[in-house]
Amino acid sequence: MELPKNYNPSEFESTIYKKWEASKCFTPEPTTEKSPFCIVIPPPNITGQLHIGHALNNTMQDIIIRHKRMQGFAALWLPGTDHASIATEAKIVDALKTNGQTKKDIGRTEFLKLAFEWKEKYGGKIVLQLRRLGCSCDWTREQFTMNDTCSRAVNDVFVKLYRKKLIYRGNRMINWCPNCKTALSDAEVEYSQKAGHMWYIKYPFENNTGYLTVATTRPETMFGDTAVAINPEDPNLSKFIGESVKLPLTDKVIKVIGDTYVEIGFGTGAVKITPGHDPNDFEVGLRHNLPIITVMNEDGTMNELAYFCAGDDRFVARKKVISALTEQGLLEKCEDYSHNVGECQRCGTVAEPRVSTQWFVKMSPLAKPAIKVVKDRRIVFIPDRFQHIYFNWMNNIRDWCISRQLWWGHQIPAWYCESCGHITVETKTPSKCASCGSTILKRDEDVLDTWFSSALWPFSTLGYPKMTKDLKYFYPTNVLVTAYDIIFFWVARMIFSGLAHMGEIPFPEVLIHGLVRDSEGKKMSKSAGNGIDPIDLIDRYGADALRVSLITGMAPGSDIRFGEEKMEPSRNFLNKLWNASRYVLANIKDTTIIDLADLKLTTAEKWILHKMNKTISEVNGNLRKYELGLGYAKIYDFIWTDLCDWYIEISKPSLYGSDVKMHDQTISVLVYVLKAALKLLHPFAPFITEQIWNEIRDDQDSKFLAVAKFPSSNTKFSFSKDYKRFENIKGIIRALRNARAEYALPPSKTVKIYIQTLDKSYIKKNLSHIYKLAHVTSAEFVTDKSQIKEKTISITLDNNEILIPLGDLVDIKKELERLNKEISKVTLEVNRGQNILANEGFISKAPKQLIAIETEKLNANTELLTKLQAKYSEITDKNSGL
RNA sequence: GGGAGCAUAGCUCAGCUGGGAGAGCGCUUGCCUUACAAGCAAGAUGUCACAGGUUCAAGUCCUGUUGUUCCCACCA
Repeated sequence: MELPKNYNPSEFESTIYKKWEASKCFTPEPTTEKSPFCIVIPPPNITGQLHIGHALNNTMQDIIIRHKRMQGFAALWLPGTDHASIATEAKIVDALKTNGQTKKDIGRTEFLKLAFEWKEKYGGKIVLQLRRLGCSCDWTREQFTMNDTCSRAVNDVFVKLYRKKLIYRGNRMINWCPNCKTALSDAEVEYSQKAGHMWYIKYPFENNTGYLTVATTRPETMFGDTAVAINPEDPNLSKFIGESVKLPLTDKVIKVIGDTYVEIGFGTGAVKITPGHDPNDFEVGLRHNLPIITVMNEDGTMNELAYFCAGDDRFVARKKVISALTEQGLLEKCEDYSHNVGECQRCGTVAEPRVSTQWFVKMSPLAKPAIKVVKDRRIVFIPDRFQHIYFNWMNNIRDWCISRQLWWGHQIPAWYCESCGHITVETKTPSKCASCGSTILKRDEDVLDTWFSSALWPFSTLGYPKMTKDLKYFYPTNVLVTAYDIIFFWVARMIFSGLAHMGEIPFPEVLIHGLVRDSEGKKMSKSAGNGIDPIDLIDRYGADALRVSLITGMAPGSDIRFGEEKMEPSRNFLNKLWNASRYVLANIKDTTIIDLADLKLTTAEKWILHKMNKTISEVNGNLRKYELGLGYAKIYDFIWTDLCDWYIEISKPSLYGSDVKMHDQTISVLVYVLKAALKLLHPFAPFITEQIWNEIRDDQDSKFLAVAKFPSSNTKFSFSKDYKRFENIKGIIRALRNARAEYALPPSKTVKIYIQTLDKSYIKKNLSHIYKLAHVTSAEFVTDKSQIKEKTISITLDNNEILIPLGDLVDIKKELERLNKEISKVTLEVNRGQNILANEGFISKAPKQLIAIETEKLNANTELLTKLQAKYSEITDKNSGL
C-alpha cells in the first residue's frame, strides 16, 4: 500500500482506463433492478481532433454519468462519431487533388471506398482522445452515423416522412456553396458584416424619355434581371409602373412592376428584380410570374447568359460589369456600403442564392409539437433562457433543404423511373417502378444533410426502427449536454425527430454550456493560432487537472476563458490530495480499521464527520441541478481546507504517538473520510481517485471506485453541537496564531497560555490540538485573570479569554492598536444588530429563526464589546503613568 | 429591426430559491513544522456599472440609463 512520492498522472492514467474498459465498468445491462440513465454523446466529426470545447462538453457529460453510475443507475453513455459529409468529402477531394485526380475521375464507388478507408484509418483518433480524457463511454455500443444501424434509421425515417408528405422535392431558391458545389441549409450559412459598395445604375426607359436608377450591391447579377420594381404607393415613382426599361449591357427590355416589397425612400426607390439570384426577388418573381434566369454556374462562374462575362468568376464579372457601365455612362455613382454577406459554414466561401431542385423537409407540422413540449416544460433547457433561442428559431422555421450534391453520406433512397418519371421511395432498392412497373430506375445521386442523421441520434443509436431492448430501456434518454451554438443544428432537430418517429421526447433536459475562449476572450481557432491542444495539456498535467480546470468557476451557459495558467492550481490541488493520501497510507500499516459505529468519537472527529456529511449533502444537491462548478468548489474546499489543513494536522499527534488505540481510532476516521472524499471527487477527477482507491480500498470495498456507491448524507454523522464547539477551538487556534504573527514569534518559540472560560470541559478535552497547532506548551485555567502577575497580551473571544505571558515582549502600543481594531469591528457589528432589531418591520415580518439568530448575535457582540472596552481602559489606566 | 447575456478584489471569475461579500492567481509578512515549497501560517484589498423602484431586508427581484459581448432577421 504505497503511492510514489510524486503525483505523476502520466504514469497511471492510461493503465487505469484500460482496466475500466476491460472490466466492463461502463457497459450497463438493461435490467429492472436498476433505473436507466442515458446520455448520448454529441458525436464528434470523424475528421476532428479533440479540441478544448470537446474537452469541456465531454467532461461535463462524464461527471454527470459517473455520478449517476455511482448512485446505482444503469448508466449508459452512448458514444459514436459523425460522418461529417462536407468536411470528410473535402478531405478526400483534397487527397485526390494531390494525385491530380478529381472525384469524377474515379467515380462514386471508388470514391466511397476511399472515404471508408480514410475513416478507418483516421476516424478513430478522436475516440481514442476521449478515452484519454477519461470519458466513461460504453465503447461496446459505439455507433457511427453511417454504419448499418444508423443508416437503417435514416432510410426508414426518410421513407416515412416522404409517405406522410413531409419530405418533398421542389425547385426552390436555396443557399449554394460554389466551392463545395452543393446546396446548404439556411443554418449552414453564416452572415457577417462586410465592407462593400452600393452601385447606382441607370436603366434607360425603352422610349428614351430618361432613365430609372436602381441601386445594387451585386451588379454582376443584372444579366438575370427580369423586371424593375417600384412600390405602388411611391408618390414620385409609381407613375412609371407599367413602363419598360432597357437592361443595360444587354439587348433586353424588362417591365417596371409594382410591388410593396420595395421600401419607399430606401436607395432610389427602384429595385432591379433578379429572381434567379436573390431570395426576395425570387418571391417577387413568383408573384408577378417573372421568368427565372440563372446566369451563374455551380462553381460561381458566369454562364453563357452573362454576355461578355461568360466564363468569368462572379467577382471578376462584377468588375467587368462596372467598367462597362462606366464606359457607357450608365453608372450614376458608387457608395461605400457595409452589408451582410453569407458564407459557407464549412469553407468560408461566399454563398450564392441559387434556384435548383432539391429535397426538403416540410417543417411546420413537425415544429408545432416540438414547440409545445418545450412550452409545456416536458423538455427544459438549463439555463432556462436558452429556450428563447429555441422558440425564436422554431417559430420562424422554414423548410429544411436536406439534399447535398455530395457522395459521402446517406444516398437519398429515391429512384426515378426512366420511362414514366415516377419517383419510387423505398428503404431498399426497388426492383421496379411503383407506378408503371418499368425496371429501368435511376437512383437519386444526392446524399442527405449530415444533420439529418444526427437528428435521429438519440434513437438510431439505440436500434431504431427495431424496438430493441436498449431502445425500450434507455429511450427517452435523460439529459443532452451541448454548447449553445448547436441548438438549431442539432437540439431542435432531435426534438422534432424524436416526437415524430418515437412519439416521445428524446430527453427531458438539455444542459447548455458556453464556448471556450482564450485568455483574452477570443474564440479559439487554428488560424488565429490561439488554440490550446487538450491532449498536450493532458500529457503535461494529466487529464484530471484538465477536467477540473475546465469546471472550476464555470457558470451554466456562459462562455469560459481558458488558458494554460488555469492548469497549475488544479494540478496543485490534485497533488495535495495525492500527498494527503500518501500520509494516510503511510500510517495505515499494522492498524486495525474500526467501524465508526464502535468508536467513541472525539470532538474533532465529530467535527470532520459533520463537515463531510454537510459537504456530501450539498454536492449531491449541486450535481442534481447540474451545478458542476459549485459542487466541485465544495469538494475542493472540503479536501483542502477541512481535511488537509485541519483534520490531518489534528491527526498527527495520535498517528505519530505510541497510543495504539488512539492511532487505530484516528486512522479509522481518517480512512473513512478520505474514502468519502475520493468518492465525491471521482466524477470530476476519475483517474487520481481511482489510483488512490486502489491502494486504500479493503476487501469489503468495491474493486473499482468508478462503480462504488456515491455517498449520500446520513443523520448519524450529524453532530451540530460538537461541530460548533470545534469551530470555537479553531477560533482559539486562529486567534493565537494571529497574535503570534503580530509579535513575529517563530514556531520554534513556544508559549504557555492562561485561559479564562465559562465552559472549560470541551476546551480541556481539545487542549492538545491547541498545543500542537498554535505552538503552545501548557495552559492554565484561571478564574480571575488579575491573579496573573506576568505581563501578558490577551485575546478576547465570545466566551473565552486567552492570555499569553510574553514578558518584556509585550508592547502596550501594539496591544492598544489591536484592541482598537477589534473594538471598531465589533462596534460595527453591534450597531448593525441594534439597527436590525430596532426595526419594527423586521421584528414583525422576518422569520422567527432569523430574529433569534440576530438577537443571539447582538447579545454576544455586546458582551464582547463590553469586555474589549473594559480591557482597553484597564490597560490605559495601568499605563497612564508611563 | 427583434432577442439574450455580461458589468463583483489588481487579473480571471463564482455567488443556487432575497437574510452579515467569496475562490484562484497576484500582493505583503513569517516559516524547509517527518503528506505536500506543486507546501504551511498570518494578512491587505470591494460605493457588487449608474439611477430609480419593490421589500423589514437587494450583489441577488422589477424598471430605466450607460458600456460591452453574442444570437436571429434584414432594405436592393
